[in-house]
Amino acid sequence: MARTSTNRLTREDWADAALAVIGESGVESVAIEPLAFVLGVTKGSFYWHFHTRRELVDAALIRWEQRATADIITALSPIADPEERLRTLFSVAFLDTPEDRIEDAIVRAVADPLVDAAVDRVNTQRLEYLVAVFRELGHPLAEARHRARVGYSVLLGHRRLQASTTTRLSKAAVRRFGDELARSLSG
Amino acid sequence: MARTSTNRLTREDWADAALAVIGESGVESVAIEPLAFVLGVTKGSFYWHFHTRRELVDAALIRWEQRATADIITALSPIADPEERLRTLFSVAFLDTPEDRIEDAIVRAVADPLVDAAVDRVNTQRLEYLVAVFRELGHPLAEARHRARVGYSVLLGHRRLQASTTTRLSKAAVRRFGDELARSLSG
DNA sequence: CATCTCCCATACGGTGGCGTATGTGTTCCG
DNA sequence: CGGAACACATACGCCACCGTATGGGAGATG
Repeated sequence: MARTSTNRLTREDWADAALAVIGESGVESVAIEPLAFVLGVTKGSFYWHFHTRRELVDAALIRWEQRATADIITALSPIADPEERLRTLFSVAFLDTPEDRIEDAIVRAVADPLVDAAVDRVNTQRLEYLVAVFRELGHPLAEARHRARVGYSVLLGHRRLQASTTTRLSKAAVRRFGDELARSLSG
Repeated sequence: MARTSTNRLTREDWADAALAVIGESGVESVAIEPLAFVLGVTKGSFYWHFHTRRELVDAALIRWEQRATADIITALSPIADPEERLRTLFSVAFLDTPEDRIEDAIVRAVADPLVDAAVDRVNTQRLEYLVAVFRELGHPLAEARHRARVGYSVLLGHRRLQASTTTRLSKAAVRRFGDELARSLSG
């Protein structure tokens, strides 16, 4: 979260700080001067490492994209049984983690073409992974695609509803909801 | 879309113009001076009808909130059979309409507390309506709540996936998707 | 016709952020 | 130990937009 080693900053320090701001206040709040103040430097530092503000946002997006796909998938790979893998995937994905705050903020910025492209790649990867799981469960391709789409759509919609206190479910209810969904989609 | 009658503007003219901008460029793009230029007037007009920019956004939100709930529900009330009502509801809701562009833009702005509250009210109303339909279909309350939540979550997630060209389904596929979902949720 | 109210124009000051230009200290390397 | 290369500071001009203050024209009203 702080600087890497010495009191000098790197390109990655700026990108991580930007990602933190995104999680707290959204992509549009990534402003160079306030960010420099937080990092204890001035704009002079920023424009040494980057050419423009866009470049910083892009760097942050690339960092997020990595965490949002490969990291999660590799974490699930040790689980052999596909049905159990699906259940643990859902039970993890449906709970609120600090990472979700960043993802929600990025999704809110899809009006930006580069953000949209990044979100698109993440969605595609996740859908493909889900399709593979349902194929492992013995479903034909068309059916697997359908179930993957339903499952992932529910996940996306669920997150939107969890974001507001009125429509939010309790932690236990979320767990039941995820398990129930995984079961009904497996059979 | 243009002014009401004469060449003088009303508060509602401004609100409608703001809503149009929201659908095209998002809530954050609602700026007074550009909007005045489009309407063929200057800021002087705006600050006669409103005190601040917030007041304009709020007025636009209220107008949207009305269209997003009551209007749709009253349009469905003539259909007697609950299962058929559910099917037509989904088949309509899953297709892309110009109204969706406005809704998507508003949802992207939930970081704003007042926007969040409005979206919240709309979501709650729609969920309650769905719960009532599933109760009509003979399901107990808990089960009706669960199915309503699944159905509405799928709808929200589906819209997100339809927003990007990569994950977008064809019009025919969307229709099949909606029908299939309505059937599997009814039984 | 005079006046009053309504609606808008014009002009201004202020804020927050971007990007540039250039000076300055610090570190590394021969 | 002297000079590059590096990482940052300082100071500047610029733009888009907000909100205010004040003046003016066109319609209703007596």
